[in-house]
Amino acid sequence: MGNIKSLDTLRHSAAHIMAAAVQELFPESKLAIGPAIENGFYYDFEINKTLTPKDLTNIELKMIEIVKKDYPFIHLSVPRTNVIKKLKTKMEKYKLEIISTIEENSLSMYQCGSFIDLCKGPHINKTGDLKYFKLLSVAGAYWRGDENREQLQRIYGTAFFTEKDLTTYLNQMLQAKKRDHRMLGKLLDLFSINSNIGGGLILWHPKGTIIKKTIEHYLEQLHISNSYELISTPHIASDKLFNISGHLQTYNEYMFAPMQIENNPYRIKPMNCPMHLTIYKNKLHSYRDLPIRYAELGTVYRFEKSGVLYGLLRVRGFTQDDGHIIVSPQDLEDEILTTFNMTINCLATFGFKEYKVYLATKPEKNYVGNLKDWLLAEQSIQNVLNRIHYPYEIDQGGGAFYGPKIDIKIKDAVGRLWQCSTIQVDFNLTERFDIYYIDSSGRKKRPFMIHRALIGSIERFIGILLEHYEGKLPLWLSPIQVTILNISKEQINYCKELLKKLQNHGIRANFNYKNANIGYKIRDSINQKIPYILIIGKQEQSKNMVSMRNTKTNKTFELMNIDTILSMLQDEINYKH
RNA sequence: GCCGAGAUAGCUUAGUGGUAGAGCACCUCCUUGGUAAGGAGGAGGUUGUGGGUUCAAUCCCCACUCUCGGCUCCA
Repeated sequence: MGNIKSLDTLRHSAAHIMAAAVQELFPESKLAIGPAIENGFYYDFEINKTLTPKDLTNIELKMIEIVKKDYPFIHLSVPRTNVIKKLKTKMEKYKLEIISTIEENSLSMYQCGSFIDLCKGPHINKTGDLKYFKLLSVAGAYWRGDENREQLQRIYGTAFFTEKDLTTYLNQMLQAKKRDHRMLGKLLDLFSINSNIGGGLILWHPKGTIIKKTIEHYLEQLHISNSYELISTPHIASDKLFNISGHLQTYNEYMFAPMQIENNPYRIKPMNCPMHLTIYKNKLHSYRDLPIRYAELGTVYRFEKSGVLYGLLRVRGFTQDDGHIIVSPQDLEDEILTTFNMTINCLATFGFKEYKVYLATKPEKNYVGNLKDWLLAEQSIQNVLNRIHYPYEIDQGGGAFYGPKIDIKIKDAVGRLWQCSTIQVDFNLTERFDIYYIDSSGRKKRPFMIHRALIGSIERFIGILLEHYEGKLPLWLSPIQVTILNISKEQINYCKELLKKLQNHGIRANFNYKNANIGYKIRDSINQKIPYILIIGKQEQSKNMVSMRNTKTNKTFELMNIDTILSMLQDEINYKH
């Protein structure tokens, strides 16, 4: 093969070839940028006509022509003035803008056929080296990612070195659809969104509610056993509260419009923290009482832009597993460690064992709090991360304006990262609410506040769980844990007794007595992603036994005692993941 | 919010300027069966909402709502 080029190079060249094709088909089009990205490439264009899927096919055909001509990619060094002159005649305003940010007098260009593009390279040797590619979609994109600038048309595509890699990738895309939580939500009858209620507002159906309540119950128990006190706060509050917290000033665009109640403006809460601090302030606290840990499954509403709503993963109303810890400066580090361990433990329970940890530090400007506190908090977090020997990345300047934070991103079954957990120090709200405790010398002292969420939003987390498990949730989370199937109607009464027995032992079971053959009912149960199937026929009934099939492993336990099965199930439920 | 696409039965969808068809699910009947779809029949639709054009609109036009692919943003 001689000169082996990287996949990025191949894809970047594919973007050039696509641009060449687009300029041939649409001579008036203006070029913006066309990089290689994680799974392919794109190029942004300004074109008078809106591109359709048919145009995409035509562009692809034109690309094949260019590939067949096997033009070499020629590197050129062109004097700056010549380039500008040329771009001006073609009115390539985006390219001209790019050049204005480049200092050099001689610019690097690449030519293939008659198409020349400003580019640092590198490229494949000739267009014929691009063999396996596909254009995927057209989308809108802002020039320079700035929503105040021109909106361009972006064409996405992908390219690979071998046909096998390309088909594998396209297959993966198809497979990804099988774990789409929106599809699974419909298929498994978990939740829906209704236009009469509004976008981003989730209706939880009975089966979805079981999942949600099971998670909530687990979280409440987890918090209680970790010395948290559960609290409960209203869904709306007077603007006075959000004036004190500063949300009306800093978070306004995400808050729903106010409603007037007896001429006073009220808001739906976008966050729980102000209410938690109001509870803290309700009495004096001694240094002996710290740390004080409040937790609430708090439902908040945020006015997300309509275009960003996405199934359960981006909604307008959601329940946070929200917690706020008031802690003295000297206990901060230990408390962060405790919180970190609790979070990891919680995520592991749901089957997430791999994460990436980020420490986000003080922003360059527009931050609140004094430098000494920032340093102490950042140092405490860093000490914790060093103490647990977990690798982490530093997100320099990525902290919130009110304090540094640890973000934990979990890795799902197909390697995607999701941010759920966050542990944040907050210097802002303690000031704004004038939060203090009485120290050992009887004086008021400002504590630190930790804001933390283990799974973030329950709605979003369920979406992630569904995609992670492809809908096949662990037993403890499955809405229906066991389904009973009778082979013939002779067993109906026996099945009903079994159902009663399972339910009495806290197993979520149902009995599918539908008049259909056993193959049909098994298929139906598997499609419903029910973890266990009890199959009851003449044999089982006569021996007062059951046969149970595990739908994940497709293994069947033949003729078992129901009590043995019950204890098996209960063990697995208690083990959780 | 922006650019684009879309909305037809519970679900997945076909189709048409003269009020719509299929598969699955559902109901009834036959079948009483042994580990991923047994057979027959039936019912089910104001074609997302509101306007407009037209003799006539599910289809053409406009607005709205919701959804989807992205951008921007984010738990």
